[in-house]
Amino acid sequence: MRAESDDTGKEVSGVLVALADPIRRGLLDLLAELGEATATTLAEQFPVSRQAIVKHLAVLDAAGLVTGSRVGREVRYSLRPESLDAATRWMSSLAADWDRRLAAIKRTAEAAERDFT
Amino acid sequence: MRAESDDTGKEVSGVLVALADPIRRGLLDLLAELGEATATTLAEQFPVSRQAIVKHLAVLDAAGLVTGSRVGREVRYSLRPESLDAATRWMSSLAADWDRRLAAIKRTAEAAERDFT
DNA sequence: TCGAGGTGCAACAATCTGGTTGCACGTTAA
DNA sequence: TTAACGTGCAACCAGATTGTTGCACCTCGA
Repeated sequence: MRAESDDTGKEVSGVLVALADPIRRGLLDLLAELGEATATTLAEQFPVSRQAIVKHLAVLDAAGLVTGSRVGREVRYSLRPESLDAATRWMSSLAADWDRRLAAIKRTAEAAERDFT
Repeated sequence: MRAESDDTGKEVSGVLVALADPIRRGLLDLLAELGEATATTLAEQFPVSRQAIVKHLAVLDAAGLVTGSRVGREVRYSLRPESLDAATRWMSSLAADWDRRLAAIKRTAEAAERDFT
């Protein structure tokens, strides 16, 4: 019935879901600039409430893209690139795989045409 | 207020949304194997109805990942790797950017520590 | 000490998403 | 010709997402 066959699938899946939202991509971008920031600070740069940002950060955290550490009364978030690297590698291999198979299909088609003409 | 700054953002966004769903990833996988297939054929390999598959294919089509062409009474779908390549490149550059900035932050932190001790 | 700032939690509303079913329409093949 | 097949469209449903607001709880600094 065809399920998720790749073993890296689960981790990569979370990253893709996380990256599918523009606000979350913006948060990653902003964190790359700032290095570290609190949810409240980050929220000032987006047109949504702090709570909304907190939820987005939770998604990013679950995907392993971000991590938060408590310092006194605040929580500072920062990037954690490993998961993104994994997703990039997965996409690259997927792209390579497509190319490989498409090339094979193309060869078959050309061979068929040669036989025909 | 921070919007999508990158110009490639819009195209890439669609691809990420498309890839965020496991069934859609499965469809891409299957199309890579088969080269070409109809919605009805594809639906047999998944635990959902043909109509659900048609909707997924529409999303993939909108993202530029697949294309369908009518042949008689059926519509044959096949892969179109360009968009995936674009997304891969985008993610790679994003990852590289993170690394660059993280390295800069790390250097700053180390310099501060050196000054302190 | 005590007020202000940052966080966490919960309830709620609205929209999106993924899925279903039923049916009409064109195309193919017996 | 006509029955079967593949497709397209529309209505509809349930649950997930995204956002809000209100409030309680710590922690810091004057």
